[in-house]
Amino acid sequence: MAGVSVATVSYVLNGTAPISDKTREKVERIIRETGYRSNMLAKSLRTNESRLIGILVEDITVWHTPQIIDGINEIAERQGYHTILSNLRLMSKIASRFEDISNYQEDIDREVDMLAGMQVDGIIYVGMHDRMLPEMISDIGKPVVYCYCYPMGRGSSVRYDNEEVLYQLTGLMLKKGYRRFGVIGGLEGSEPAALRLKGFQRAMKEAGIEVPPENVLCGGWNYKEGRETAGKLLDRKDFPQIIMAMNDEMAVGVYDAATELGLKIPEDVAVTGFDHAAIAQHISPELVTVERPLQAMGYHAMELLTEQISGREEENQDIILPCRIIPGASVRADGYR
Amino acid sequence: MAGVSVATVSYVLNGTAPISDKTREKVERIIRETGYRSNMLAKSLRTNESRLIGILVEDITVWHTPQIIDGINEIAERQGYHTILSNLRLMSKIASRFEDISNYQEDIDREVDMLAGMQVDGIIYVGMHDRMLPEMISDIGKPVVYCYCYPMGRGSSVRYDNEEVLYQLTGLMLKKGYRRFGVIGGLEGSEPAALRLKGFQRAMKEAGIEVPPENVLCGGWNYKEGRETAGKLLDRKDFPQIIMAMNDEMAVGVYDAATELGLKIPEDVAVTGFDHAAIAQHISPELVTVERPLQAMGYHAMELLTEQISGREEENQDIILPCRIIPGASVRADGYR
DNA sequence: AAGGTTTATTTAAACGTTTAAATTGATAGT
DNA sequence: ACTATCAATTTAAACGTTTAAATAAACCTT
Repeated sequence: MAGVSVATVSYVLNGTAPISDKTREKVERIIRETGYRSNMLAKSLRTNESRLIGILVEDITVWHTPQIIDGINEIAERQGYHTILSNLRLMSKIASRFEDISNYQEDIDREVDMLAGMQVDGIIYVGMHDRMLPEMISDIGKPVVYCYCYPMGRGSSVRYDNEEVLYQLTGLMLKKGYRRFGVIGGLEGSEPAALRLKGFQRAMKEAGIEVPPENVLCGGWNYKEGRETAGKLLDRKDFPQIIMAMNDEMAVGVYDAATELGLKIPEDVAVTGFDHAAIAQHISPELVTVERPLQAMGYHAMELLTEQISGREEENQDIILPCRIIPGASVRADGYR
Repeated sequence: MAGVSVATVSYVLNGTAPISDKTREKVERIIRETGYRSNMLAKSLRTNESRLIGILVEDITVWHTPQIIDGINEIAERQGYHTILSNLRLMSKIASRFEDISNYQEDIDREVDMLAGMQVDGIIYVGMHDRMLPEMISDIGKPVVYCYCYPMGRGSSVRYDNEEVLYQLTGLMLKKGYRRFGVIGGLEGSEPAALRLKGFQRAMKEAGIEVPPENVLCGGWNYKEGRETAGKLLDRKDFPQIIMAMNDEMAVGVYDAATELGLKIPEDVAVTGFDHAAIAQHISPELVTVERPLQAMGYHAMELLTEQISGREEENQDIILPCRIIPGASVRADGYR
């Protein structure tokens, strides 16, 4: 249309060769008038680089997933990458939290095949729980970064530090003078549950305080069990001065159990949570809890990935990010006693 | 490698021509051994059909967005499409809810360009609020379906029925015997707020009940204003028998305002909400609220889109889905008085 | 005006796939 | 043995782009 060769148009488009002003203008006018758009598919056919990265999520409806995706997107945008999303939708497929994910190898293969077919430059896998995954992503010759989970074999990972933050939080509570602790842990067998408990126990051990085993119970991560468990902890004469629930949903259960027993928070019993979840946003008093670096996990995952794509970074790295403690009034400001 | 032409391999792969068993086996063996994957980019270069649809979301961190995406994904998976996600990240860019989105025309153009460049077969645009959008997506010759918002010009949309469900909910409350209503509306100028109010007013009018204007206030969609507004409504001698909050966050504010004034829910004052949000999941008594058909909006958006892609459906359709009322104990079961 | 240099443009091959058309090979019917 | 038919395979063009190499055009030098 402009009376020039396709090569000339390509050079105008990319500025990869000197072009006379006359020609450039002519070509640019035609481009505007016709609304021409370059076909990225054809482009990456030659270059074998798509500037596309695949995000493979176990389930997009799980609260942390969109936050992480958002973080990935921010860096991707900045670095000129685009993302293609594959959603395994495991929440609606999986029977139990502990069902072996290998049962979904086929689904994963299908999605990975398609991402590889799209010539993605790399893949970020976002888990629904933080746990170790068996080798499920077949080698497509491109780097893979795991986020909110970590691989048994090849691949990097980005997670947050469950143990450390609970160690800190517990330390803070000890400093406030609390001595008789109750813990409502997560689901038996869940890794973050174990790590958080470990952080707690480490702080207690260092403080030289023995925690009676009947004060450390499991709450199954949910409101109902959290409430029941809190009931058990509080319905004794020597009930804990503070209950550390390992997530906010259970902490809400603790609030309700306390209210039921006529106990005031934080005067009679203090409470802490974990997650900084919507569910506990407006309970009163404000819950002391832990904010996870979800967006930041996305940043780091994407940065790690691009560094591996460009070969600047080695393949097997694990990044563990710190969490932030959110203050609140569910613990006495002036300290205990 | 198999000693056959590329055409033969293509025919084996797609089963589009008769192939001898010997050849097929040979080719399939090589495919297995080498881990060959077909390049979808090269494929769609000829066919000009990518079986890719673009999801352009205003902000993925807004609660309804992942739900809608999940719905889209379910249908996409079933129909053999894949989705490429573009996240405008407007929440972190936009100054106020009512800022003119035209300020972000450039961002949208960039994303649409890239989606078009990826040869998507269609686009689903997911809004962050339900509202009318000016013509922002330049014509790429592919169908566009709007979800959780609707276009001024060309394009279909999928939304839910704010007015109807509030008409129904109000009717239900009238049937229970409630007469003195208080309303905590959404933000002034927000369309869903206006529609919900309209449904309420219609039901009241049909029942022949006058609602004093001082009983219909705005709460800004948030907890704080909801609580303050509830305080104003309740701190009168002839306070409403029931307060209908136009979302759950404000409803939680109503709970707290009532508690503060020593009023019991539902004995002294009943409460309803809207959204079925996490924030109100474990308040007591259980909140009567409205569940929005978020997943279903995704289903319909995707179905509408594929029908338009295949030309079976005309371009400008608007689908309005019904909501579901969630029962609860924040309203007297036996009816009022 | 011839030659040399620089600048601008075109040519042609390549990327990995599909598909209409052409070719080859085998089988069957005369 | 020849032709017709059918099945299996190959050839070659096409999709839209990039880029090394070739060519053309313009401008200097002498």
